[in-house]
Amino acid sequence: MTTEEKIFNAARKIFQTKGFAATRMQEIADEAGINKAMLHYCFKNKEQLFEAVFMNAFGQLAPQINLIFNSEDSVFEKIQKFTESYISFVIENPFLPQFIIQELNSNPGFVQKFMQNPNRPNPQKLLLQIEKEIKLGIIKPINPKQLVLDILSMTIFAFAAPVMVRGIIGLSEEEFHTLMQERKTHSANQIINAIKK
Amino acid sequence: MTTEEKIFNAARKIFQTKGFAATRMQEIADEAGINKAMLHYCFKNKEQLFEAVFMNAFGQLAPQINLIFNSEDSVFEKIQKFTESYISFVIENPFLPQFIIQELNSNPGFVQKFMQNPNRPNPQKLLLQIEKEIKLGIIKPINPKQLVLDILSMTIFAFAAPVMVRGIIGLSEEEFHTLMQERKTHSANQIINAIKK
DNA sequence: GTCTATAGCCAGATAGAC
DNA sequence: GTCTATCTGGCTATAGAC
Repeated sequence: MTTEEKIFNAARKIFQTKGFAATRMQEIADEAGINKAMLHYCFKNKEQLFEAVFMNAFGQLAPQINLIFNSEDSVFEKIQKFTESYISFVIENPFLPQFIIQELNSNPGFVQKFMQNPNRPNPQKLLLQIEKEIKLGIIKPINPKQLVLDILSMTIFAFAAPVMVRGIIGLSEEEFHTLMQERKTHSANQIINAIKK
Repeated sequence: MTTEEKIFNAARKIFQTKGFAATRMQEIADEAGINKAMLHYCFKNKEQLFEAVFMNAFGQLAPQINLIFNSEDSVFEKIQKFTESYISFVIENPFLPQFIIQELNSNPGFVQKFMQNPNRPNPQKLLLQIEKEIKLGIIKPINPKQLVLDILSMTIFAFAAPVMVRGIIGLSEEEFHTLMQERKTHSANQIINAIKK
């Protein structure tokens, strides 16, 4: 592993758990097992190091979302595949959603980069497809944007607010993990049951 | 308005938008129109000022949740009342959910205070009621905890990640607001449709 | 490329006049 | 109770030896 990779991995770990403002460059250096000066040698400053981490995190999540949103599957199949693959992925990378959400919320400047990215999650095709399947009588008449928001909410929320969810429902770490495994199919079933005629 | 109130209101505004780590005491003092030294006179330090703000935010949300969770209504009625009243409230206080979620995520120490609080959102009675209504054949057989998580997800997610939601679906501030108004009834309808026999 | 040492700044907190 | 002035520590960033 190159020094740059060591730094990047350490930075990802610290940034993703503490956020930009609360992260100290010293802590990243310690985690990487190198000196603080090397951080500035490899990445010009804290902002640029953070941006590398953020864009990497974003780049991991976005492509697989679009792959599903833009496939030739039916809406029901897309819902099943999305919940399954998204939840599987974030179980392995549990800090990604809250990291991206928190930094998007608190860093308005990132929104533009988010929107300009050609790989950004884009539900345009899915929205049209929902309208079509409503006209065909496959799906109950609802606002397509609400449905897309339903899908995102049901899959992402538990990973965006894990501490709150565990606190309210009263779950150990293990119980939470089990609930998330079950959620891969549960959330798809719920959404499909709600909209199928 | 007393000086303490001026400070508290200013602190709430800054903390809720920037989070604990990114907030500067100077900025709170400026917002309050007083001197930085007064902050330390009224509230011993940054942590205590923050905790006052956090607990107040928490105390605004929790009681109304429990009021609904513990009423004598049916599960369907509770779902309708919860989405209606929660979304109405956070439309007026849009920074509360992301503030509470972010600080709970990044401040593990708060979890204990969160759990010890007698007013914390507690779905225990609702969970039992769901089991009962499943046995009575009113609700389809599902994991009650998944249903509670569905309710929380469908109502809270959009306010926990507003920037991401607006970015992905492509909504202006006004369109987002309209979607949230509609969501008061939409989300309840979706959940009830999914579980009613 | 990697380190030590330090510059330079900024934030939280306090002392003390009024 | 409210202010000005200042201390102290910690943080980002850089200079410079090896």
